[in-house]
Amino acid sequence: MAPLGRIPEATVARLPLYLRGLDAFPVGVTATVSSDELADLAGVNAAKVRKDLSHLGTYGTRGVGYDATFLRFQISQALGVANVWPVVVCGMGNLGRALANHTGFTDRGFPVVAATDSDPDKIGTVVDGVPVHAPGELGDIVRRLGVAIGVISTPAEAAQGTTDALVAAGVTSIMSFVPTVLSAPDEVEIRSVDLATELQILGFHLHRDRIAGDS
Amino acid sequence: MAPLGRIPEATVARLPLYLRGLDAFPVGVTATVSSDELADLAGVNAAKVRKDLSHLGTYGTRGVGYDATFLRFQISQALGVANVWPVVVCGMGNLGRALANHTGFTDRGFPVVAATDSDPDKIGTVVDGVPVHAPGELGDIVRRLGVAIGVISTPAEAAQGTTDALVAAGVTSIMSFVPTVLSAPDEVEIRSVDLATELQILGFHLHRDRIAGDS
DNA sequence: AACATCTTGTGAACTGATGCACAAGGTGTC
DNA sequence: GACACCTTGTGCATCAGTTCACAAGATGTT
Repeated sequence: MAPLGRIPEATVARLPLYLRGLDAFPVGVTATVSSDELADLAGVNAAKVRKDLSHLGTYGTRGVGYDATFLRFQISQALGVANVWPVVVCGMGNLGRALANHTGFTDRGFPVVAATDSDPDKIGTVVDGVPVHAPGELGDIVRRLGVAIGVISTPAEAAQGTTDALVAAGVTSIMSFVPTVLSAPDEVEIRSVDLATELQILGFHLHRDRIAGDS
Repeated sequence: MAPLGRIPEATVARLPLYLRGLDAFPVGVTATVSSDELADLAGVNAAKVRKDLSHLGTYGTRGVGYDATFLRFQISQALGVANVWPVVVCGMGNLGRALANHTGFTDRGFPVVAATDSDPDKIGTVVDGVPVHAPGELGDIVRRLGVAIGVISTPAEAAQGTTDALVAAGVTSIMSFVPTVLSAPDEVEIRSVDLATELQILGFHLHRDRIAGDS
């Protein structure tokens, strides 16, 4: 009974997990999936699944569950998965190269169409099918290839400049792996993944548990 | 006036950002930093900074700010940054190799001391200073090298088995890059980073903005 | 010493997310 | 058709986290 309306951020963040979970069901075969099963597949609890799906206006069938195929369609629709968003990877160090080559990106509608790097030895080469350009060409690349998302895996010093170049070229979605705060206009969405920070959070719990164990 | 007590999870997740921001202040020099400045450096707002720091029992000086050096010490203390937690990287594909070589890990007290891979050509080699072993040796490696954290960057099929092996060897902290739900006992903390999911969240907003723009 | 100015620390309101618990609605069996 | 049994959808209580707003304490100036 909630045909449309704002979908809460927390729900948006979980929709990809449900979609991932639905991969367990073969396409074409009609199958039903309960909120309980889907919860297991996505690693959350059943109440959350039901509330999340209710935001899509999705209807399962009481007493039965959700039709797997239709549910997949509904979630895909909401996430806009039908679209293909070309990605440019800025900075082809170890991490950049791994990202450019990451099959999970292309598979999910995020083809890496180009990369940039400041190393003259890399410029002009093609790494795993991805052409590497000079950073100065970034604006040109974005416009020519219709890039929608920029991934920043440069050294920290180059990150803000790269961000500025992406923004100037009209990119409004950025995923950064650089441990720095990037400034950009409000309409630009930046998701930041700091790997060392993640480990430090794990370290905090290890630390605390050890202290607790000592006493 | 809150000497100790439980630190909220949201605060824990931000402490590394503050620590990172404090790198802007040279060690040894006495300098003060206000909640406002630190907020800018960490990319959050000032109210949050103050409330977060109050959980540490940290005292700044009213009218002045926080002593940068002492603050760094306090946060390091709380996070247990003085400890060194050895890491094993499981799965030396593109991503695994990038992670094993990531300088940000070693710098922050998380040295990658070993890796595993099922490829016979890789087993026995040393990649960027990290020795690669067979998956079967995982338990042995963990015990011998005192590994505290396992990073999983294997193919999805191998992830659960790797998790089980890590858990069996006594590892209680895992960082996974695999797009699958991993099951493990409650006392094991798993942080999951799914790169494709992150992009899908960016894609959702792009999609929505485009729809909004069309109308 | 009085005053202006700064910045912290925190009570309190608010916002968003979570989880419970159960009525509503559907299926299958006898 | 009555009954037993499922599973959804959702109102409501709860909880965690954020933000506001201001008193309290510190410094510096006249």
